[in-house]
Amino acid sequence: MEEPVPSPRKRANANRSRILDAAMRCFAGDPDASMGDVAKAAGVVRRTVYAHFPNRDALVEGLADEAGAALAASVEFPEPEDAAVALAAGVLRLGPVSDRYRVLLSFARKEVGEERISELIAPVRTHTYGVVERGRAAGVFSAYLPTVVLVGMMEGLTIATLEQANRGVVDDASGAMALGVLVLAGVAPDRASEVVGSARRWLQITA
Amino acid sequence: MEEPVPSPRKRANANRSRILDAAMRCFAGDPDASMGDVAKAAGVVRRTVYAHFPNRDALVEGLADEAGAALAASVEFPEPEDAAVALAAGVLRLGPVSDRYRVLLSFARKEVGEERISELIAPVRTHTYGVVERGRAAGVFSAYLPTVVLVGMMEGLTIATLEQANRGVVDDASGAMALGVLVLAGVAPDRASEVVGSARRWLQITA
DNA sequence: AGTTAGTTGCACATATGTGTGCAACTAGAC
DNA sequence: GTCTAGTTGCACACATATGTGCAACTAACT
Repeated sequence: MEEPVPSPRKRANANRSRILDAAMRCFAGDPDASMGDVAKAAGVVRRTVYAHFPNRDALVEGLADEAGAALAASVEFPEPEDAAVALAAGVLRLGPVSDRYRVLLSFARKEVGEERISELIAPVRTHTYGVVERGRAAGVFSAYLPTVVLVGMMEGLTIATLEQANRGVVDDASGAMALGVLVLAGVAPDRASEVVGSARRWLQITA
Repeated sequence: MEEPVPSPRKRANANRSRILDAAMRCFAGDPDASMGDVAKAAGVVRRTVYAHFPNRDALVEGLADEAGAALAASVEFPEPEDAAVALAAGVLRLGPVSDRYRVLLSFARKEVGEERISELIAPVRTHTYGVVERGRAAGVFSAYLPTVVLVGMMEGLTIATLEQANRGVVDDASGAMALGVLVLAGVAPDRASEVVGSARRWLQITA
């Protein structure tokens, strides 16, 4: 309910954002970068970081919140009827945001708990799970593996591809991811490219 | 060329192994566990660890060496003719050893360099790459994605499944991995289970 | 001009990990 | 028995990160 307060605060809020941003970048390079590193990367003094976040955990928690919100938002979009197209569209939409917060997975065990991470990506996971189940019922996907396992594989495949992309091995990461996920779900490789095309069109229309 | 030296050394060598083993377990739980933690886990005093490994890096390097050797060994086995069966057999063989050293990936960026890790899994990677290419030439795999990307996805899929297995979500991790990898390569899901069966038989015969 | 929120720069206590040095101990080898 | 390699238990110096306290500074708002 904080009304738009004047402007000594403006810089303050801006700094908060810059710190979160810098923290993201730092932790991407080294999961346990120091508060000093983050401060430097944010163009701020260490003491200032503590003015915004009482301690390291709070900072990480801030990051996790951002990530959670973005991930949750990424699955709230009109769903194509065809489950295959829906799955592809989901992957295509998730690509960028997922890359931004891929880092969080790297300090899963420590900083944030394993279960907190699960909590964060839960929306995406359940959404994917639903689409896969739906596609199976409709006969467009195969049921050669339990859905949970399959979804887990999709996650792994996804982050692996994102890492490759960050290393410049692949250009169209989202497209590749979508193809891989579809084929893994049991869609025939030739059919998969068509589906990705449809998904692309769908996203362009709805966006 | 060290001849079988008496036995004050016996305990020494045994300890070295126990330390490496403990280090593996510790680092699995927390990528930057302290030397003290490792020592405790090995049932040894911290000072003794330093008697075997001059510093932390040396210890990690020892781990990396073990891992490298095991990984390299895992791809040296008679190759089935059918590329699909070969791919499945490779995954099945790799499963256990890969799980043992999956941890190394978790401190890729820091302790060991990114490129050192690449170096370690290079044998497996090139082997997989070769099998995939061979399968494509024979028409049993599809070429809907560049081979490098595909192999990268397979790696991601694999470790994701291993993590699920370690959390008890899936029982037959190796089998699931093999299925996933085959389907991802473009083998039809129904055909995939047969292939895995063949691979299992092959491994039983040759082993 | 004066108030005020935010920033800066420094100093400090605290904690934790690393690597080393040294003397005492143990149990086989000779 | 004595020698010897390996282990133990402590002590130390050193480095690095955390979180706090405080006084000085800045710039906008009243």
